Amino acid sequence: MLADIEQGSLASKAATEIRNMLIEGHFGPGEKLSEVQVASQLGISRNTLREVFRILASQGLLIHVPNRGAFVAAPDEAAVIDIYRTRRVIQRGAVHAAALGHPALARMQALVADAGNMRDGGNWQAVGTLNMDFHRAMVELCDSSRLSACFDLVMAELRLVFGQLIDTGHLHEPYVELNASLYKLLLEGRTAEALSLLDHYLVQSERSVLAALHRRRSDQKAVT
Amino acid sequence: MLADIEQGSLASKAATEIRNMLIEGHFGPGEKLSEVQVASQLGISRNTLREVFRILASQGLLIHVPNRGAFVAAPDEAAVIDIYRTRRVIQRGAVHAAALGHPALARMQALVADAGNMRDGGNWQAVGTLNMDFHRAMVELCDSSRLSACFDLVMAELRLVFGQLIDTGHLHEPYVELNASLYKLLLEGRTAEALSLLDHYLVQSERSVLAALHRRRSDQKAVT
DNA sequence: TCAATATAGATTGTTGAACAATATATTTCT
DNA sequence: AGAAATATATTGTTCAACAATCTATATTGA
Repeated sequence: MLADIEQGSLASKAATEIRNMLIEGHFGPGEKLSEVQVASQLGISRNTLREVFRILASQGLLIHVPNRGAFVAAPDEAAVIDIYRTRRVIQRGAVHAAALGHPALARMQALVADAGNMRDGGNWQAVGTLNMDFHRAMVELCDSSRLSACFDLVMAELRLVFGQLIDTGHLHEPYVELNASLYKLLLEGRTAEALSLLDHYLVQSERSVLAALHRRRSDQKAVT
Repeated sequence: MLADIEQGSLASKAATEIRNMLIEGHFGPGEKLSEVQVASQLGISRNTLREVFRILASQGLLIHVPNRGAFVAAPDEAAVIDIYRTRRVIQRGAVHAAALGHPALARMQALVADAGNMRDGGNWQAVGTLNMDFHRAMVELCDSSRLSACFDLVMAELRLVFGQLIDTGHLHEPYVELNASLYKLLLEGRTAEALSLLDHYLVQSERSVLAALHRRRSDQKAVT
């Protein structure tokens, strides 16, 4: 794993820092982030932190309630369903856009291989990351930075859900093989079958996330 | 036309104000927005304005260059192509999602009718707005707020392009009929034909935007 | 003259303190 | 207990200041 590149202003660094904390489940869903508290915690001023909050709120990771403050987004089942609807539309587009010899296909192949190794090594966290990267690479088949950006936003929110779950462990395990099959179908230009398999993947994944959402962390540290 | 609802904080109001100025072409593409200048112009403090800039940058309307400032996004041909790739994916998804009796269909019908009236009245600006609203309603067929939000982002950028053009006049005129036909096909559940017509619309629209981009405003007030 | 360098000026990045406006918690009253 | 009034805390916003960086100007050297 490469070390994070230290670049940009204090605000940028703080934004990625908080983003990572959110994705890693460092905060509880719906938890309020006090400006003075977080500011002193990160060693930045309140004004700078407010800029960071505005960025993260624009990305859907924080909810900004006027005169009340910034709250950690707490995606519920409706949100998960919404996220998977978005994924269906975008990733179906990716299947249709899949062109032979596209650089993204090579990336997908490599990511499938890596995921297999990590699974065999029992490194579930890496499997999850590689699974995300695989689907991200898949969207890049569309050759649209805007579509990729949109997908990233939705996936960040999904990662936020994962961070709020307890058993993030084997959640991605069953999908290593599915991704491998999906890649092969795309490589061979078997669009219809790829679409069908994608649907199957999304249904299954959505189902497991929704199921895990029932026994989520908010049961422990419940916040209004 | 309804008066703008005065709500939210100064920052929110300033954000929508600047956003409107951007969309209406009040600034030139690539123009630099000085913090002190714009702040005094809007009667807000520099710190508050920086929050606004962060919001608009997240939405792709401004480009934030560290230590250099905020610049008006200047979508070039590559950006327009990218935008239409995104539209194709999302709106094809909308066609597939079109369900009989969906509320969005009723909205589309009303918008088609309004657009026809405005066209007959020669109100091209309204035709443009209604055209946008029509396609926005179409995306709502997907029943995904996230997908709609993504679409809104891309369309805002497209409106930014329009604002930077000279002859924004008849740009939307040919599409009133196309939209009407598209609506009818969706209403009758003729998916394949709707897809074909949608493709035709997007190709034609993209072409005209690209063409207009050649004789755009930046020829007059060129900014590095 | 031209290019490289050094200087001066302007702009952004960030902070801390201050205060008004709003929300939350506490107390008081019936 | 429930409602009203008070007190406290938090957000929204501004201002002034300074460091860091960029930009334009002036200077120097070949």
